[in-house]
Amino acid sequence: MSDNTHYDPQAVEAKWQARWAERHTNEPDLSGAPRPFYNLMMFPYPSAEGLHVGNMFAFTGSDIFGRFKRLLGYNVFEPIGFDAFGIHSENFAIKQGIHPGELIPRNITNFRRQLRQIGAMFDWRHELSTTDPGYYKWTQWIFLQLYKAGKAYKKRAAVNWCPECKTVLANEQVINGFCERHPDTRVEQRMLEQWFFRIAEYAPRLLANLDGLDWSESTRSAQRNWIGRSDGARITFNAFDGGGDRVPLEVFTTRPDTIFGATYLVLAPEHSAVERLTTPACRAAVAAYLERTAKLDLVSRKTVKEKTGEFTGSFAENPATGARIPIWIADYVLLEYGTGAIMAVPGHDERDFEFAQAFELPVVRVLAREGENPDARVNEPFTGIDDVRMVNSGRFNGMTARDALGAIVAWLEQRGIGQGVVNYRIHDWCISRQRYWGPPIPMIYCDTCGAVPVPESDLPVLLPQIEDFRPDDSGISPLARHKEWYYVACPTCGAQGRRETDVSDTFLDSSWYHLRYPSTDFPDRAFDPALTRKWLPVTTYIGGNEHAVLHLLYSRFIAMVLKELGMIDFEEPFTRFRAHGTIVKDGAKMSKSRGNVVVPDEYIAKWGADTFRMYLMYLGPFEEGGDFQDSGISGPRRFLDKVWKLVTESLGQDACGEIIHRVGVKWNQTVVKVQENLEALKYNTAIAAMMELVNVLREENCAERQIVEDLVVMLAPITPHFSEECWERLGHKTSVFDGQWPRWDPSLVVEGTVEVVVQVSGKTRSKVLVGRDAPEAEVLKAATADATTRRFIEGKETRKVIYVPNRLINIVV
RNA sequence: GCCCGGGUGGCGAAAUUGGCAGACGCAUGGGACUUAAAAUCCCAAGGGAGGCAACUCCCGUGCGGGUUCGAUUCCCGCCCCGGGCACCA
Repeated sequence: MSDNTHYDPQAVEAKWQARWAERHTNEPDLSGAPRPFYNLMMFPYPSAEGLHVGNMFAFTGSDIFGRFKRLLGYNVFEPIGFDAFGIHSENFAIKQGIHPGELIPRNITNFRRQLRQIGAMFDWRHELSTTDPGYYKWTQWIFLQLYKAGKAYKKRAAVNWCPECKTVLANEQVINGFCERHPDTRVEQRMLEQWFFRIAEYAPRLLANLDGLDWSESTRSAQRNWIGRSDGARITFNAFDGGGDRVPLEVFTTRPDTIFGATYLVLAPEHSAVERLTTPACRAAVAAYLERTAKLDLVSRKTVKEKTGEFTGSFAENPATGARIPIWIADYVLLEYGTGAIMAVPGHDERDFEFAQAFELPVVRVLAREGENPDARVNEPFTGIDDVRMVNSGRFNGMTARDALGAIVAWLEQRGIGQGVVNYRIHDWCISRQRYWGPPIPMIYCDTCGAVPVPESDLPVLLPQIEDFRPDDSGISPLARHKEWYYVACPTCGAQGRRETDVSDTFLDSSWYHLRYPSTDFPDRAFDPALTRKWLPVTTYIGGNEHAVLHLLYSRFIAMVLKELGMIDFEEPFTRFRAHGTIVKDGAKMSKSRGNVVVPDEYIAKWGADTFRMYLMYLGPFEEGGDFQDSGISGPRRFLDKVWKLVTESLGQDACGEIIHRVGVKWNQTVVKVQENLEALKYNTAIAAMMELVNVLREENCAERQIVEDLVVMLAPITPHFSEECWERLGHKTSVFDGQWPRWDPSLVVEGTVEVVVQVSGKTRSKVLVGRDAPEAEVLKAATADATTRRFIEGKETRKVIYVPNRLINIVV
């Protein structure tokens, strides 16, 4: 590397990685930092395959931003860690027959090695792993805080069950109703006791706050979809059981305006009123239907298919028309949404129409478009609300549907049988996992005291080292088989109690890790109040959109609860979030079966981390991703070779001497453009701008010291080792990152003369060179004097002249 | 079906309060250097037509309309690709 004519990335990178560690270059003083900037990237799950190019792309883009902010004078904290618990690791361990407790540390060691070689500005003093008892102690502590605040509760809930694996499956492991690992085995649903967090309670705030967040639009949109607000009404129908007794049934609808068209009611099969409303004559058929639907797995139940259902034998009264309408059960109505019961309006709802056709139920039209016969048969349900008026709806006839919506809700409210409500799709967060590889949920069950939280002083509840970590057919976590762990004294009365054997969801681990990073030095608290005030919320968070919904939403929820508990003073943990794009290879998705996976190690070994970093950022806009093509990487490498040469030349005697105007302007414009582009995460165009500058320097044969130094600094966020080496060769003793971002000369950012485009009737015909901000008359004179222009305007009358200063003049003839 | 992105040369891509379409790079062709090759350097290049040539003309940003002196950019109606949600009443 001391060879001045040759850039040797391997030597340069090894040297600077060692030196950064020696000099503690990337370890900001967390308590003293005057301008804290928390630069966060999503911590990886340490898979056995190692760091993939998607991780590398994301981390590099985030690291560039952090390094750039550091050069602007911020104290940047850039931590890294490992999201190492979870079903992913556990399934892999089961497949390989290796205990996750052995496998995961091995993977982490490999990840650490890879993370060091990509040259990111990680502060390794604050590394964390969610599997570390010193970390999950506080994950359990957070569970206890939520439990004590009434935000955690237990209830029976349906899970996917594979009779062959004899275990609970995640929704992603169910493929079209069949087990992922046993394609011939139908997945069923089973009811199990599970722990939930009350996130649904926070739906209005989770939704409303989105408008004020500086986040990628795609991410905010995904969260809005997930939270799923719908405005509607709850309406009570009077139903009557077999004995003629009144049974009030509440339905939820977003279209109360269509109530006159409700010709039957439908209950979810699990609805609590089903039993009472089923008449003896219908009992057998209903029971058979219930059994059939109960067997279906959760995914299949929600997949559109032919409508099925059963008549209960009972009827209700439509409160608008007074008509007697039948009550059905059908699995197209979901217990978890709304009230688990609907009023069916087959004339104006596709699903209800389909059901009515299948079971020959009456269809009534209550909406008619302009010129449509109010009594025309409905052949296809009209479901819109605009440009349509009420028909067959009593006193509301003739109103627009929009107006009727409000009027009918008011009418129902007046009669005390309905009210306008907002409904959300988001459900409470089920955090229970009947698995081994996670933090045990810190609860104890006692026959006399009931459910008792583990005292905070007894945390962590250690995950026992057991050999048979595989799930079995009991549907209960493997932890239950370990009696010496399972049986424990009740913290309240001292009698023999039993531990909760479920572990918590991985998303709980990752919902608060950003709070832990600054405080990893404190074994006695989850997050230090002073450090938290200084460093949080996170200044900029960069990650993939695969976590757009769950991880980011859960983190926001946890922050809201902690804020309510007075433990932190913010409720939105990530001030700015940017979703990065995805990398494809030669136009196709990367996958092992295609054999087109880019392995970062191979490219780093061949080209060096800096060239690889630069290429990854150059192949497309960071927020959109791009296409990785092997041939493309030579471009950035050639560019770095040229810069290396410029550095060498700048050290010589005849570097440049006088900076000609063209070079001066390009130099200053480049500083402005690169700064703007880095700020906007447009790394590809920042790199292009620096390439342009280098092209000009080479054309003009100029290697002026000051310009070359600025170039080295501007490149430093992207190619940190390379820039450090150049910086040292330029005679500096300190790190390039302890220096400053270049300043620019505003007078040299704009040129003295500009080229103005000459158009004739909107078509570009020529261009003229005029002084900056020249008046219109002068430009017009120059334009009409131009020979080419003259050919197009001669003999024609000028009707109009449009002049855009410094840009264009358009002569309309 | 609904909600977000996106569609521009051979390829990856630039270009925004509406103003030169294709910056920058890859690949390609030609030339220089070399015994030769690699590397490096120089030149060419959206497509088509005309000209010995400097050059000139026409077409061109997924498709069809519109607004405008001027549209990759704004409006209306579609098509295709990627992602999210989805029997959510």
